[in-house]
Amino acid sequence: MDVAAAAGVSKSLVSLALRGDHGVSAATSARILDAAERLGYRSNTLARGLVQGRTMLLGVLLTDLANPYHTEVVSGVEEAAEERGFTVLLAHGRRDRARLARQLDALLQLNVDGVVVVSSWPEPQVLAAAARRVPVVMVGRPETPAPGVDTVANDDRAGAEAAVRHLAELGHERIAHLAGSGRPASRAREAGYRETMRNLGLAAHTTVRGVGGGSDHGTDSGTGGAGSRERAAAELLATGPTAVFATNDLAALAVLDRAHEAGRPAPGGVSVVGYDNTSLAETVRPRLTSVDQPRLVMGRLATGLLLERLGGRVEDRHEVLTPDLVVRASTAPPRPR
Amino acid sequence: MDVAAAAGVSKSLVSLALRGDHGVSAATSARILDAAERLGYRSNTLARGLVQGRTMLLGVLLTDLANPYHTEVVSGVEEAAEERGFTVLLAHGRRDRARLARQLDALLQLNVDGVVVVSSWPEPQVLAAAARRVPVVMVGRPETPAPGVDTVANDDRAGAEAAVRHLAELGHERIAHLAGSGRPASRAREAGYRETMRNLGLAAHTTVRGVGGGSDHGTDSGTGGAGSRERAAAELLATGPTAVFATNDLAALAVLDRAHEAGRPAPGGVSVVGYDNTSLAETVRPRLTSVDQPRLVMGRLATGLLLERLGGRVEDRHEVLTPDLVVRASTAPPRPR
DNA sequence: AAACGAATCTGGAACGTTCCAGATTCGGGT
DNA sequence: ACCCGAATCTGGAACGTTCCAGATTCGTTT
Repeated sequence: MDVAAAAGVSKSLVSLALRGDHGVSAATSARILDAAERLGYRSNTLARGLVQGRTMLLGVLLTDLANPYHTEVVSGVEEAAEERGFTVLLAHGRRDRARLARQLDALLQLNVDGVVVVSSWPEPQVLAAAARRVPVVMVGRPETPAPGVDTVANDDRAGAEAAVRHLAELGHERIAHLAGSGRPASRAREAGYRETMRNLGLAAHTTVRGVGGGSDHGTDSGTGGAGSRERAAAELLATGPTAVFATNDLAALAVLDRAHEAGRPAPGGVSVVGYDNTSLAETVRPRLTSVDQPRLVMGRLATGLLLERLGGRVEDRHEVLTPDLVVRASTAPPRPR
Repeated sequence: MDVAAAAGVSKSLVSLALRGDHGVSAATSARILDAAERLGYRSNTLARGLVQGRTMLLGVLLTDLANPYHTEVVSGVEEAAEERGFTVLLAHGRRDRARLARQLDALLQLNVDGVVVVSSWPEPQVLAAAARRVPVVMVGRPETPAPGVDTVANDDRAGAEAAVRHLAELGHERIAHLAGSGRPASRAREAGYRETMRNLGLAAHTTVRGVGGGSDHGTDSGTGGAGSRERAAAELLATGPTAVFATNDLAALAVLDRAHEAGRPAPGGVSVVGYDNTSLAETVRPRLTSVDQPRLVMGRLATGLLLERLGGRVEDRHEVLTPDLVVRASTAPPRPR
């Protein structure tokens, strides 16, 4: 360590001084800090991690950088982590299981102190293996993926219920649902829709159309892509509903479009509610009423769970948060006949 | 190393075997790999980095995770990096200079072999300091920020020219420009607009309105936020243009909105061109004609420059790529009077 | 003046890997 | 039987830090 030489002290003392240990005299400390500054010295996380056994690094594994849903969760993770002195590193897996596993591996090899997985993609066994080495928290998956893995999720059934009740309170009865692929989240939303319709005595009006064949292991949410979504939206509108609850904002956008083309634009022609409250909801016209997951809070909570694990907790925890409905311009009372 | 014990060999041989060195007999190699597998062993990047002096890690510093412009560049960086066996780590600075500097520091302390900065935010002196330790490439900034830092940018003037020429070829003459804040990119686009108008003999029709006061160090692109953008768009439309070239897609969206409200919706009432070809361009109605930066290529190029530096290049390089115009539904010939 | 204790500093071990120089084994040519 | 070289394997040094046990200094108490 050349800083030690420059300041004329031992490397041990440099280490102490830079960490602000109070057992170093003020004069010496100043001399050391000055030398470090002059030499542009930065401590080496690698070496420190090696000897200390922990790195104060938190890894975040993402499937999809471009997904604004994910990025806000990341912000929550970051805020909470930084408050506790951790540094957050992101690894980007893309929509590719093998890559995802590789990136997770890379994080583990860096000896991160914990991993937050913002994605429902990784395979359970990969997660379980990771969880054997460091705490792992998964955000956004409604069921528990693997033993040893904590989860934070939003309550999809409650979100669906809020959407349907909002429409019912506006006076709608013929409320249809545009379902998603068979992934867990969309399944739960559909179940919530059906249940609420039943509870409101509207079971007779229950109408569902979905994109994709419902294959659980489809390549993407909305297998078949935009075309399939548009077709399903058109079909659904053909059944003559006065309101549609869509499984996500993209699906809601498809409904908005088809409704516009069919000459009954929202909200007068048909009311539309989306899910996830992505930036889309703000940019689309009319602005979209959408169910909002408390993403920032979910991220913070994930970090909290991670730190609890580091603190010694051993039993698994699964947190479920209730989403809020954000009412915008795409919903209104039904047009009187 | 317990794998060594389990396989009954020295730690050195384990190291060789795991790296696939051919000087290890097939039988022993199999025994070692088997033991490693059984024990769930992963090599420690920290220790390796310490002794080798390089980590095969590439750091990417981002200002804004939620910005789809940035994320596609990141994909390009990743693709190219992985082809060469590097692992990419992302650090997220947010729109905060201090945080950005801290995150950059964190990357450097991890001994990454190079850094790609996808942002025009970091202060030159911070970049210069980083560049003294490892290669640094900056993506998306039109001018060179600091000596020792390579850059990759799109040619904003050429992009503006393509947009204006497209409108002129459709038959427009009264082509106005909705300018951005005074950041370098928007200044270059405005300059390109003015120049092309002159070259086409349309100088007399040059009309510019901008958001924000033009303060270069504004807090954000579009200081004053959406409100200011809307107001500027309304003012611009009041001057009676038949076409508008907007400095980015968000600004274009504002024009689209105001035009709709003013009873002359695009493309019949007024033609609109945006810049950046964000996902907005695809979701908005009518779909937006927009100038597209070759983001994937820019990312790949950035990685290439980084590796060239690692290979020993010493002189700075500044690559400028020409953007493409993507024509969609928001532009059409002017309505005959 | 001796003894003590607090304050300040130091030297080497340790972390998990790679690298290097060399040790051991083995088959084959003389 | 002997030697040689190739193939295979080993032990310790090194990387840059922290940690620990102890060394040194110095003011204070007895």
